[in-house]
Amino acid sequence: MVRMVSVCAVLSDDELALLESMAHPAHFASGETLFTQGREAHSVYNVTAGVVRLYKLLSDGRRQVVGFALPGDFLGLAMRDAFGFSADAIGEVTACSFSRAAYTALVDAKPHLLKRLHEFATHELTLAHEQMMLLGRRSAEEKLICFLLGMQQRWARLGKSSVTVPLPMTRQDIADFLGLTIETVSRTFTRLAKDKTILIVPGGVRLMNPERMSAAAA
Amino acid sequence: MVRMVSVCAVLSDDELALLESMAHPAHFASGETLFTQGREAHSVYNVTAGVVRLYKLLSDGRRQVVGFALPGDFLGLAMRDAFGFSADAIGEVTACSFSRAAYTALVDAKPHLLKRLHEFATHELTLAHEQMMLLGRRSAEEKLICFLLGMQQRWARLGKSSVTVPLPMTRQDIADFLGLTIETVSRTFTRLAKDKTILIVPGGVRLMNPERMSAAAA
DNA sequence: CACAGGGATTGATCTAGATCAATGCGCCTG
DNA sequence: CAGGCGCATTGATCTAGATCAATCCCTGTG
Repeated sequence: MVRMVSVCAVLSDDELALLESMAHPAHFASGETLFTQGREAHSVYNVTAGVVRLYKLLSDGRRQVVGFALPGDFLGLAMRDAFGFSADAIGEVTACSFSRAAYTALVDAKPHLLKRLHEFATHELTLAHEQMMLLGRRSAEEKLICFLLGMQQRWARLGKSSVTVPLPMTRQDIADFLGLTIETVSRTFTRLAKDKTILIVPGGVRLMNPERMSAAAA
Repeated sequence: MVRMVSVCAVLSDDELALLESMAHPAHFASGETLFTQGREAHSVYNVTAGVVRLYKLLSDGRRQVVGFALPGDFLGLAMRDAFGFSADAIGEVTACSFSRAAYTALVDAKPHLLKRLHEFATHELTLAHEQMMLLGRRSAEEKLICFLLGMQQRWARLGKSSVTVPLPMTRQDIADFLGLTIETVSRTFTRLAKDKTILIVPGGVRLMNPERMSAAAA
């Protein structure tokens, strides 16, 4: 149970043991689907390794990526009867899955766990509001800079290299997250690289001038 | 206590009485500020009459409206130490305010209330994801249509006229909600009116062809 | 090692929506 | 009732980013 720490720090040892007994470890190959928007929500997930793309589709195929789940992240908070978005693996992913019924029962029985989940949900909501600001009012360059800074912080919080930011998702994924096209994302990357603001490396990016980037994101 | 029903249907009579004793009824004139982004979060609010504009500002003045609170809506869910956005009255507003300390204590003591609030928060999160799709991937006309249909549904749920949709906010507010300029909003309104899709009336809009609108929003 | 296929980049051109600029239209207020 | 102020509409023009169209560059594979 690698990274349940975040949600479960409030649980006692026996409660944790109970939770662990409920968890089904699951493995997903690159590109495999964890769950699909609109389908009945049978399970909730806690990502333990890898990165998951969360997205919504319009009937004509337009896609909006609503987030990227990193190790430790919890999927299924905003779950009612059906999943509100789809999720699939970017590279290899491992996750703990819990049946929805067991999850609901546990939450009902453990108010302090519920409180923790509520804190998570309100934090997600704050992030969603920031993403609205980004999508509605920022330029392409600002969008990309905010994205890179955000990813750096999230990886840093997980103890991963904070000089080089891993970007396992495709340019198309980034474009669909930022409300841009793949071409605009690519051009903006190269412009930032020419500026010496970033250095593009295989599998990610190195931030050469975080101060300037933070100033642009202000 | 006009519309606490939504949050408080789960409370017993004496719990409700306790809650009521904690509430400070507050009145706000048109344009008055309920709270400001970044300031310490002293209170939470439940809107009882009127409409509240919720928005974030960038240092250079760009604004993103993250939502409009209608009667019955709860403000302060996504509250950590500081408010994540600003809120001010569109027209006259009345609200119940609760001190944060009292609110926190009550929530800690009443798990079923917490559960209800968590459901609210996850619903808000789902709406936020839909707004991301709208901001990132929809055209100006689709944005406006989705906005009008959404407002109609919300007013309908409050028992207000569902043929004519009240729009107490300014065109600028709508533009800042949809990630557009005021001119584009205005032009799109007139185009829809020429289409006979809507009829612009003082203080709002009448939807003349909801089927066509729903099809466009699909 | 050729070569195929899935990203990514780069260039040329187009356009939805932004920006700039009047004008209109209530609705107060002196 | 004249003037002014705060929205809203309308028109002309501009541009950031989309779209269309080649390459390019890995990386895996026969």
